[in-house]
This record gives sequence, structure tokens and C-alpha cells, in this order.
Amino acid sequence: MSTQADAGQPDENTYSFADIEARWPAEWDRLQPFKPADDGSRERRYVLDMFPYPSGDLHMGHAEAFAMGDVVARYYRQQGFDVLHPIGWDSFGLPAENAAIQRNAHPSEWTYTNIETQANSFRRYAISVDWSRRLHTSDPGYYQWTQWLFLRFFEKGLAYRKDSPVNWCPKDQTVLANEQVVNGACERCGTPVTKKSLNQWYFKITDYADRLLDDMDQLRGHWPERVLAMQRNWIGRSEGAHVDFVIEETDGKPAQSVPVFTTRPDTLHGATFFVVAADAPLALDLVTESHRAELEDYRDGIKSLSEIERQSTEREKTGVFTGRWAINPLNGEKLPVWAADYVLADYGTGAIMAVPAHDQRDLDFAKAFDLPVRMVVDTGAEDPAVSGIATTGDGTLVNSGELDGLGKDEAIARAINLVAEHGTGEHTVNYRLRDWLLSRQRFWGTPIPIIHCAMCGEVPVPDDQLPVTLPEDLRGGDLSPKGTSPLAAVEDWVNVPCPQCAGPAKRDTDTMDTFVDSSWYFLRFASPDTTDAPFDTDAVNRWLPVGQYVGGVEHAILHLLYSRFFTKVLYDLGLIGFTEPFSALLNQGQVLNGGKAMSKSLGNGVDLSQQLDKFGVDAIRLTMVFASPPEDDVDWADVSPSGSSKFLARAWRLGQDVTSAPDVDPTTGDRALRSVTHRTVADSAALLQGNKFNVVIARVMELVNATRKAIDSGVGGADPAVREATEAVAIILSLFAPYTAEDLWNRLGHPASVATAGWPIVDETLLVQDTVVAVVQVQGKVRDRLEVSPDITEDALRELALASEQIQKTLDGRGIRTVIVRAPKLVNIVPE
RNA sequence: GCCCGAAUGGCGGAAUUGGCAGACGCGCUGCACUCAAAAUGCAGUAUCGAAAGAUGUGUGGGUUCAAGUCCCACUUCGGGCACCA
Repeated sequence: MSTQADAGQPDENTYSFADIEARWPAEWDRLQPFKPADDGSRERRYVLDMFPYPSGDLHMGHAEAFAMGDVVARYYRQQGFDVLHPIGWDSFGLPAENAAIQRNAHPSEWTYTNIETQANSFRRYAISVDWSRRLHTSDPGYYQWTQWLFLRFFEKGLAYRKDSPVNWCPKDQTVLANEQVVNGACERCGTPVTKKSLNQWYFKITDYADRLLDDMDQLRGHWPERVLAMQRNWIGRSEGAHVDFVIEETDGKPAQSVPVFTTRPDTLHGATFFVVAADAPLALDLVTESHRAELEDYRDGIKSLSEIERQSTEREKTGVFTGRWAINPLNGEKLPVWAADYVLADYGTGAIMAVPAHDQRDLDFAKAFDLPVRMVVDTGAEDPAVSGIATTGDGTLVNSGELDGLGKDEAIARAINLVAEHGTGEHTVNYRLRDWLLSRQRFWGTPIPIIHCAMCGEVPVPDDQLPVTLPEDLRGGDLSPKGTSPLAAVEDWVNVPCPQCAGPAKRDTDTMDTFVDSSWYFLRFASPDTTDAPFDTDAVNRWLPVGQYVGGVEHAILHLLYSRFFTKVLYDLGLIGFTEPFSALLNQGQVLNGGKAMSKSLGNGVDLSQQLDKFGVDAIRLTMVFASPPEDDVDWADVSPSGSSKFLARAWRLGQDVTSAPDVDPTTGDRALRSVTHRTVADSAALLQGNKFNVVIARVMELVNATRKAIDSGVGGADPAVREATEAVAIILSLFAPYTAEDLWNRLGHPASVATAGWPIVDETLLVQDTVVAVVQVQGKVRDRLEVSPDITEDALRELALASEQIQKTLDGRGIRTVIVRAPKLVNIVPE
């Protein structure tokens, strides 16, 4: 398209996005239309986009996500809300560290350069944020409060250290939380994860499992169902029982009681062996001396496997006998105790009773080691001992003593009662969710504010000594991953006096997972300049919960689960007055190219800044939003930014043809066009409530078409209705194409900014049409259309329909069985 | 294997409580303007058929005066989880 008049001279009658983009930013900076008043004069609304990680410049994905969030923020502003719409950066993390190693620099250089680049791009992209609230999680003024919050968790026993086999990424040389392992590989770099036994910091998120689950009731209907489903699965609540099995005294090893978790206590009589997780300390504890060597060999073998290999369900079952025997508390049977890797150390109790007839994994193991199989629930299917297929359905209990004859559910209840009476078990709930491993052996993160003292143990850094800042003189190779934190090598940073006894002590040298930083940033935005607390409680309670949160589905579990957890803890600490941080969630889709995610390796990336240079900000924003419903993916190969550009020019040109004065009375204008305008405004509001942004744009296009028609071949540009329509176009367009809308508004003779012009007031009387088209069907097929008054009676419409020539022709003399009338829209005639 | 979600023209997509399927846009075709082009405007564009008309929302059944929409069974695609006892 041409953006300049042919003579090379800017022509004020030709739409030029470059001219328009140059005209308005300074004016917006002067007017500050996006700063919330926060004076209680208007209802508050908090709209938030997931804050970006500063990896280079903005890309197409940012452009889509932030276009969506901005529509919401701008809409609420037009509706008269006091809108908080802030921006910040999630600026700690590995990429900065890796870049620093390559460039022999400090991670902050790369980080803050990228932030500046992105901030400039966001300004050009005209997102309507309050820049004065900008924050970065890597600023000491921010991470001071991340540390402060960590200490509050620590005081409540919600942050603790333990030895445990943890996920280890050999490439990044750091541990990973369970949530950061995807299909056995590192979420960040794709390297297969291995296990390593380490002493690490954890947040006790499992204490909140039930509340994380139950409080999802508040979110149902406002969050995507699939995100709720993913969180539900991740928490993985399952009802069952703990049953204690006594391990007999053998070869001088004393008897000891070991609990198992089972969801099927009804099958207790079907237990034929007992398995402990081979990699759990319990296995080493139990094993007899004569079997110890064998177990240790087996454990070494497991360690060499990657998590992907280990978790494969295809793999043959393996294990070793421990030399011990467990007593079944219900029938006194002696069961051999095995150690195997198909039992997980950190789920349930790390030990199971094996019921091969009714659990496929146990059956596979029984077959591999020739252990007995005893069916105790007759489901009508073939005996699993013969078929090799474990049965899990309902049936009648057999071979089960006093449980015989009961159904599955009754037997579960009865079995729990029985073990409870014996004092060897109880009903219990188990979760798949594990505690959140938060330590990282890397540099560019929030230092853990704990000092280790030989005398006093784990000593918190006193609040008044926060923040514990990162040393600034580390460069390049100082940061290279070595499996221990780079901070450990900085002697004068590590060695400090113990705050309690003043004796020699050492700082904790790990840093926090960056998801800790992002678990509370939405609170900080309410009062970003607070210096004596992480946030001002009153300000937080005024603005939060976030009314609309916008971001990608890749955070369905990680960030969103952690933030929900933090919010509940802070509520319990009395720091905030609500339990869920995000009332509504919108997951925008991805931007693809040719059906695939854009990536360097595929060479199908589209550069955002080039697109902006070519088509302009507004055309790109409009294209993103118009292409599909917000939650669907946009394939850049299928869309037309030039089409958007054409439409924007068309809308903008309406301004040239409006010849009435800005203060003209619209009620004297053409009723037909006014009716279209008011219907568009009314419908757009309803569509925006439902996040159907793409449809709103379609409706504005219709309004532009109708207005153009009125100017060229209708009432003409002087009609007040044309002005009213064009003003409505400018206001609705201000949500999607801020530059064009502002310029159009200006050409209509109004002062900036259109962003705060206010949503047009709908005249209800204009929504009522003079006549409507009633459809007349014969046997469900449309045969005629009648123009009728909208308040026609059923009888009158029936008469009219039956009188229609078309209808009589179609009926062709047949009698009439029924006539269904839905005045004024439809008549359906059913012939004999 | 289990759990979600989706399927509508050449393409992206629209369709209050079941009530005119295909809004709006892209693409394509034709026309006007032009020496020509670009830009712009106008018209057409589900399929079959010359037409009348018939068919048509992944497949097969069902409910209903009426089904893209509700019910049952299935197919395909996308996503999540997956040795979780």
C-alpha cells in the first residue's frame, strides 16, 4: 500500500500510519490517560498481562498477548472504570546468566539492556499502561521483599530444607521443581533429567493441596476449564487408606511397622507381596545383610537411567528381594518384601501392598518374578492369573474372609473399618502434588536469606539487613555452571558472622527459583514504591484480586498454581484479604506460521518490528485480534495485515466526509443509520464482556460500511447521524487501533484522548426496529418471508402466513396439521 | 491408557434460550476509474443444477413442528497427564 502521496509530499487526506504514529505519543505522555486516579471516585478494575521475560526484543507472541490485554483495559476505561493496567519484567533467570558467560559480562547488563529495548517497543505498540508502576524482579528494591516473604514462610514452617532425590538438569547444572520437568526432560532446555540426592529448600505447598483444589470453585466459569482440569490433575487428590504392615524380625533386623497407601483396601486379601521404592532410604533400612549387596547394585543401576527411561511403562518390571517378610494385618499372611523402581519414593509412603489380580503393574511384576496371583474381586472377567489382565472394576468379593459377598464400595468401607478397629490403618487422602523445590544452584536469582551457623543452625537474615544483594563483580567464567552455586566461590560474600551468636557462619549460596519472584508481583503493582513492606495492604485490598488476567496456557500449572499458593499463605498471614489472586483468566493462543510454532530451527520466524514497519502498529494489533477468538492460535500465513490496513484507512477516511459541527444534535439525524450505530455499540459491549473481540471488529466493519454508504449514496456527510456513527467508530476502534482512533477523533474536532472519551450511551428506542422479517416455513423449510411489525400478534402473523401465495403454492392443496407461531420471527406450517 | 477441548465454504471465522447456516474479513472473478498500473469504488463468490429445485455444519443413529446447537454411539485432530498404588 502507498503511505506517501506520489509527489513524496505528505498529503493530509491520505492515510499514513507513519504520520499518525508520530503525532500522538507525546500528547499521550502529556495527558497520562492511563494512570489510575485511585481516589474512589470510580469503580476500580485491575487488568494484568503476564509480565514478560526480557529475552531480546518483543516478538509476535507478545504482540498478540498484549493486544488482547489492552483491549480489555481500554474497554473498561471507556466504560468509566478506574483501571490499573501495569507492566513489569520477570528479569531474573538463566538466559541472562548464559549470555553473561558468553560475553564475559554481568547478567544485569544483558537483562537491563533488553528491558529497555522491550519497554521502547511496548511504547511504540501503544499498550495503555501506567509506566510509573513499572517494576523488575531483579531490582534489589523488589527482591528484598521476595526475601522478606521467604522469611515469613520460613517462620511459619512453610519453607524448610530436606534431603531428597531431586530432579537434576545436567546441562543447566541445577535442580528443577517437579513442575519444571516435562516428559522427563528439563522444561527450559530439553535435556533429559536425572536424579540426584541433595539437601534443598522447599515450600510446603502440599499443606495447601485441599484449599488449592476447593477454591477452584471460585474460579469455575471465569477460568478456562482446561486450566482448572490441569491443576486438578496435578494436585491429584485420591481417597484411600493407610494400612500398617509389620515387617517381621529377620536375621537380627528388628520388626518394624511400615504404612502403605492404597485406594483399594477392599483387595487386602489379594495382596501376595509387598514392594518398597528401591531408591528410598527405607529400602536400605529394611534389607538384610545377605541381600544388601544385591540391592545396592540395583540402586546404582537405577541411577544411571534417565527419567524418561525410568518412567517408560513399556519397560520390563525389575526389582530385588530384600530378605524380609511383611504381615498382612487382616489375615496374618506373610508376604515377601521386594524393592523395585516401579514404586515411587515420593508418592504415598514409598511402599505398597501388591495386589496383582487387580493392578496391572503388580501383575506384570508378579509374572516377571513368578509370584502368586489371587483374585479377590469377581468382576465376571477371566481370572487375571490366567488372562494376564488385571481387573479393576466393580464385582463381588471372594477369598476375602468376612468381606466375601460384598460389592467393591461396601468392601472398601468395611475394610477401612476393620483395620481401624485393629489400630492398623485409617481412611486417608493422598495427593500427587509434591512440595515445591525452590533452590537453584545458579547466580542470577534472589539469594536465599539464610545464614548457616555451626552453632545455631539455619539462621534467618534479620529483616533490617535485607536485601541480601548479589555481588556485582562476577563476570563471564565466574558464573559458569559447576553444580554448586557460583556464589559459593565468592569468599567475602559467603563468610559472615552469625546474626545470633556472632560466630563464623556462611550464607546460603543457592538462589530462588524465578517462579518465586513471579508469585507475588501482581501484589506489588498496587503500591510499587512502598519501601517498608512488600506492598501496602490497603492498596492491595483496593485493587485486587486481578479482575482479568491474560497470558499463555504454558503457565497453566507452574506460575498460576504457585501464585494461588502464595496468595493463600499471605491471606493466612493477614497481609491480604482475599484467597484467589486472579478472578478471571484469559489464555490467548499462540502465533504460528504455516501451522507451526515460529522457531529459529524451522526458519519460519516472523520479525515483529519488520511487520510494524511495514503495516503499522494498528494494523498488526487489529490483525492479531480479528484473526480468531482470543484463545485460538493465529496462523500468520492465513491472515492479512494489509487487509487490516485497508480497513483502518477506510474508517479514518470517514472523518474527511463528516461535515457537521462537533456539537450537532444527533437526534435530528437519519434514523436508519442511528439505529445501526446504536445496535453496534450495544452489541459490542455484550461481545466484549464475553471476550469475543474478533466479532466486535466485524461489527465495526459493518458500521463503517453502513456509514460510507450513507455518505456516498444516502443522507450525505452533513447528516448528524453520520457524525454520530463516525464518533462511535473512533471510540470502539480505540480499543484495537489506538493511533488511528485518536487521529480520527481529532479530525472530528475533539480534543485528545479518545481513550477516555467514554463509551457511547445507547438509546434503547433506536434498538427497536420498525419492521422485522418473519420467516414462514413449511415443514421446517423456508418458503416465504414477510415484513411485519415487531409487535404483531400470533394470530395476525398466522393469518398472514397462511394467506401467502408462496405458501399456498407449496402446500398445494394439502391440509394443515399444525401451525407453530413464534411472533414476530417465525411461522412453521406442518402439512398433513 | 486416563482426562479435557475441537471439527462449519478455497482460507480465518460468525450464528441470544433449539428458530433464515455461512455475518465480517482474506482470497478469487468481473466491472468502473486509468494510456497502463497501483490505490479506490461497485457487483459476484457453499455444493450440484441451464433452470425449477435439491443437498449441505466430521460419521451413524435419535429427540423435536424445527438441530451447527440437545441425547446416544463412533471417527479424526489438538492439548494435558501418565508405573501416582
